[in-house]
Amino acid sequence: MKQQLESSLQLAVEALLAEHGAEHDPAHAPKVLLTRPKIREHGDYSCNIAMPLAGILGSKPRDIATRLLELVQWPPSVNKTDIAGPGFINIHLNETSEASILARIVAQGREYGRVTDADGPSACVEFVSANPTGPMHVGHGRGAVVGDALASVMAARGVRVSREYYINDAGAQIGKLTASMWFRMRELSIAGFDEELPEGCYPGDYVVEGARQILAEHDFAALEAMPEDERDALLSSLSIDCMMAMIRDDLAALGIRFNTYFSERTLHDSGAVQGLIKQLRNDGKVYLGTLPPPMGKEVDDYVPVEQWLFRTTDYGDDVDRPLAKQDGTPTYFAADIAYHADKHQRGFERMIDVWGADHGGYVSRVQAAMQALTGRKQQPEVVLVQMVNLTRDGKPVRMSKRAGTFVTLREVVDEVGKDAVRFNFLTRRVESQLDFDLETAKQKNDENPVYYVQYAHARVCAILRKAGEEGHVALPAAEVDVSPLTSEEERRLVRDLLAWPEVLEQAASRLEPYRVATALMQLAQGLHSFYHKHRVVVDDAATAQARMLLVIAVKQVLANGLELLGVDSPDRM
RNA sequence: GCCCUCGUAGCUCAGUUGGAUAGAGCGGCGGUUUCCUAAACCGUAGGCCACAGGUUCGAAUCCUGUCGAGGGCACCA
Repeated sequence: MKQQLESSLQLAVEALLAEHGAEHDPAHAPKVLLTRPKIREHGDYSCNIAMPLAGILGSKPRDIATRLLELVQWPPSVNKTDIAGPGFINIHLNETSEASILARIVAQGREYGRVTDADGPSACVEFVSANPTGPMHVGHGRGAVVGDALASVMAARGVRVSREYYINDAGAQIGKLTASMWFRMRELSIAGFDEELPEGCYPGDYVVEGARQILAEHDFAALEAMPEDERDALLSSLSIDCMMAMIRDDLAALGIRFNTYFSERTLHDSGAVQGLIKQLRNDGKVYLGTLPPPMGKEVDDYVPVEQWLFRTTDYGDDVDRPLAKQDGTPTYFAADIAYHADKHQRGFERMIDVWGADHGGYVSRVQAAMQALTGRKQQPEVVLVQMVNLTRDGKPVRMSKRAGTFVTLREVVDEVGKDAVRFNFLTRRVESQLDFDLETAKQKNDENPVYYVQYAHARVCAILRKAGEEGHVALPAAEVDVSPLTSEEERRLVRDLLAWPEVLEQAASRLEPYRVATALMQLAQGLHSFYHKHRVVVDDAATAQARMLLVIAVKQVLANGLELLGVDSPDRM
């Protein structure tokens, strides 16, 4: 609908430019963009195209708008147009043509608002990617939910999406995890064991639990008898598996599954990282150099040393970045380049990375590296998710691993429920820090927007149950006369339903899944408001049929949106 | 010192990628249930869009600077 109107106007704009002679190339006509006015009287769609044209053509916006309306060929759905304010063109649609959307929503069902495109672009959406060294915390959870919903929204708009988890199973922290596990295994197996947990090891109870699980399947004496490096290799692999099983379990509790779990370790083992460094060296994109000490940060152990540096400054980064540490082993950055290069080779046209805001400084160097390797700019597209401040009754919950007050994501999900956690994480833009209050999220009242939306869905179900009891049988949608739907509340619902595909489009193209949540709250509000003013189950059959169709369509869109967000749509509450 | 994000009602946040009179929820105050679910609805009060300049027909939105909050800045991931 919107696109149809836009192209009609676009043709008129080109015709107008043609009238003004050769110096205005219609091919360079400004693009017509329609918006939905905030104010009812301004119509269903509004267009500001006359204003930029005024600048180009040197005449008054209102005159240009007038001429445009003479030139334009509207589709039949347009009822009337007018010129308002400084030169806005306001478009009013036929009410019946608007309401005809209801039958289409019912016909399309789950597909309404979606785009199916077998040839759509392919995208790898990478999210969570928490280190496999312990349980996920609440901050991970926000990234997880945002990434999952974003993937769903993109998939709904024709992107062929693959969800991917990058396991950081290489590097020093895995050594610490392994050492922690071995310590607990010895503690559990050796009588009179009284050693202190070594510095730097992970103290959490989950390590003890993991050690117990490994011991259940592996003989301690046999492990003890192994050569140390052989045992370390085995234990690190077992430990990672153990942690990942726990993380997968926690993700499943949130309703999240991945298509691919990608192990960083395999990049090292296969020689991909070393091969990449060699290749970049041959291409002259890597050189041996020394970095200055970092500014504004106390670094006692700074040693000027020659390192292999990637020329990321050639692609907009602040400084060149090291690919190898002093001991010669590759940096995390080196592996991450190899990882993204691998995604590129796997044929993904887009790479979406959902990262915590604390990785913000990392974006430009990865993009620089990818540009150097593939020539493509702005890849990966990085969504930075801000921190979550966990509170209980307004008081901050201290997050200290050592003090034992660490609150895991799983505990939060178990306490407040999957739907409340997901929806709360999805109601705000990712750029803003989020206060998540455990007590508020648990409450089943109006402070909790999940229930507001779910209640709207359940309420429609209740209406339809009642209608059935009263003997109202819904006619096929296409046969329902929608002309009784004339009240302000009904028209508002129709307008919101009409806007739904645009909401999804924007959420997908801007990588902003929160727009879906916002639109759902608005739709729910419209439904509640309608409910209190008009009865669906009435004696007049025509009115009852029209209103039933309306609420069925609302229910459908609510369910569609909630599904994208990974939240249930209950039939009763 | 440099980079990134944010600053909108008492609180939590929207604001359609520069548009028309800046909107919701919570909280405050006042109403609504013989009636399809009151987990709801209606009304009302509440604003120097952090501050100061600039860009233009037009700025909460874009640019510069200041202040404030959070994050980041080689050899961690």
